[in-house]
Amino acid sequence: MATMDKKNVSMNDVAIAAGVSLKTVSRVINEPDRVRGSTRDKVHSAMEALGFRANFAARSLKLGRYGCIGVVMFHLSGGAVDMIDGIADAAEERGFALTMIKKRAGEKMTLAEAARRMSQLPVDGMIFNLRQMVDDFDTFEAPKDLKTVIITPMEHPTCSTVSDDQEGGARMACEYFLDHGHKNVYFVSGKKESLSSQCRMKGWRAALEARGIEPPEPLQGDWNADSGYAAGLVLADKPDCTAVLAANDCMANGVMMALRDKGLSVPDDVSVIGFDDELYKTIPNSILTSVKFRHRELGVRALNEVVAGLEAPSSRSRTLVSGVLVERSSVKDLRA
Amino acid sequence: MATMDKKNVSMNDVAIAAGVSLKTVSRVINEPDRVRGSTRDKVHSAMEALGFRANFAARSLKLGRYGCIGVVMFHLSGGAVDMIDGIADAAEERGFALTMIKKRAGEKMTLAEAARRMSQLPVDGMIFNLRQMVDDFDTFEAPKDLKTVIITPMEHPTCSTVSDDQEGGARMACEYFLDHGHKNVYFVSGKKESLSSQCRMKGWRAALEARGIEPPEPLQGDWNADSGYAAGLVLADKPDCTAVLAANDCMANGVMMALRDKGLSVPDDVSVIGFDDELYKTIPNSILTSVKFRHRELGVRALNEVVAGLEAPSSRSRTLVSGVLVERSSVKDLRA
DNA sequence: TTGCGAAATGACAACGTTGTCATTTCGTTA
DNA sequence: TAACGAAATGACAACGTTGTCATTTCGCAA
Repeated sequence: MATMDKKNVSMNDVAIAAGVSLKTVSRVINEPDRVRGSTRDKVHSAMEALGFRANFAARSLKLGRYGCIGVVMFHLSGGAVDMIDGIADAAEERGFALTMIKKRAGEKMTLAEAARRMSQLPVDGMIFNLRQMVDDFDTFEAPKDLKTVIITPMEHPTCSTVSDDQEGGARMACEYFLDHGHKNVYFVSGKKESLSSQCRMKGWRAALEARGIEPPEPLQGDWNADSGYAAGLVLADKPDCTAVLAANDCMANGVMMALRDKGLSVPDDVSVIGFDDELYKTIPNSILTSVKFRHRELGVRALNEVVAGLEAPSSRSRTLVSGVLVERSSVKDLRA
Repeated sequence: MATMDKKNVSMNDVAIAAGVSLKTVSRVINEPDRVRGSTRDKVHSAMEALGFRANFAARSLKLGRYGCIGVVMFHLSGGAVDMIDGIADAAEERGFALTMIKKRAGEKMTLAEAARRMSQLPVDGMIFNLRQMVDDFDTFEAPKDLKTVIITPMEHPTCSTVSDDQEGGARMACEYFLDHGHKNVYFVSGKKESLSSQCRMKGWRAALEARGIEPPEPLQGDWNADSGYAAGLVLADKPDCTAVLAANDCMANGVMMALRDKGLSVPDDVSVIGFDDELYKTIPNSILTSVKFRHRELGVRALNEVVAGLEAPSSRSRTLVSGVLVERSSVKDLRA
């Protein structure tokens, strides 16, 4: 209404305008049932007229909590979107907002450094999204008053962790090959430093060894299709190669294209499985069977773990979110 | 050291431990040059010993600002990652953290509702990432004390906006076709409600009409490869179709696959351009020419605009970030 | 009308910082 | 050594809320 706005409208201003005490205004906001209807209305109109909005800082100072969860992205990749989505939705549902910081390109951020920065910000707990190894992983101790959950496939001595079951997913894919009569499985890896790639490789190895099969030398890729194509050209020349597990869908597609260019057919000559189940977005009528992880669920679990730990910060748990094998037709059944 | 930790260590505790006044501790943190070296050391050791960390709420309350920028994601898609990355890096560089909230699936969030929620949070300014139309877009007025920047291709009456130049990108691609001797350009759109798709279509139309060409009926897609494939099957039967502009790379790939399956070659029979330049990640030796937008830059600009507006919240600007045509070999030169 | 318990409201302190201004201490010069 | 200005430090209020406890007002029964 009036154009002359005080910089900030405080509860006191509202109280004066409504002709009540400051504390009554506070009650209208926090325990409206304890205020008479007529008083409540007066206060509400005053708030409306003055454009009052509660001051976050003062409120948090008094309450000793913020209602915010910190998120540290050590790594921000495509799959991260679904995870953030899950974190944000779960946070919203439980009445929390998110405060986010990010490792900058080139910067070498340790867990301790991340914790230090976060503890300067308005957060009650925090989530680290960690996809690569950091120097102080094993020695890191979270601040005692800040529940910390790490999203990582590695186990941590003191902090709760949440992870996709990448190893289990790879094992599942591998066993799927073997159960369909394949005698061996080749593997195309992602970037060396990626924990996802390492875990997927580990699961692949484990599955083969569990059946007494000597794992062949894995082929080094870099997540992109071209590296998969290069691997495919090599694999096409191996007569014993009937099954290829690629650490993601893009490389799996590269492998398939190379095989095709070498005159081999998928799945008639070689079977292929990928990871992440995203090829169908880019390739029409995609036939690629793929291991899909529920990134959204991962985010939800991480947030819930933080919130659950708000009262018992020293508790510690380990959560694994299993993957799903999305079956299409890129694997041939060699039995019978 | 000692296991008995008080819940929170305050400046006062540090002051007592160091044998100085509370204000001196404050000075050690905020204006260390005004404190004698020996005193500074005493205080630092005391802080270290007690594990002191400044209280965000008290500090913000006194200072009247938070050092945080709010980000509202009305939409969280793949391209959003790079944008968030840009926002986060720019924020970090300028000493701000990010506070994020998200529209939940199914929820119908208006700008007013987003602003209301944000103004309860610790933010000095905010960024809305808006990729679809909302009901109150034209009537929305940002809180006077909270600089608001909207990332959207639409112009807003009172708020600053930042956007990719989607229309310009589409025009650029179209003109590229025409400059290479093509007489007409077909268009495959994304989802109807997407502003990106609408803008790209608008640019395509404008470019054709500017040269006196009647735009053919656009084909409706849904961003995924299968819809592009369907469009490609239709286009393969049109004898006058030598050039296809698809609203993203996935659909462009679908179109190319359909053309191939119909016995046509790209680019010999039909030329194709896509958007977002991401096909090379999935397809080995990709030949697709594509319009790439600099999402990261978009985020950086948006954040800078907010920070710049912190002192003059009523200022208003419109920023367009141009796209880039990444040339490969999917367009044939028909001249000569 | 009076008296009573319950409901509604208010006064005041406290949360942990920083700004203002007064006071003490220091290093120099006379 | 005394006196001085500058540097260092401290006392106290203030930021805008909420918790505690005291006070006022209400509705109802006697």
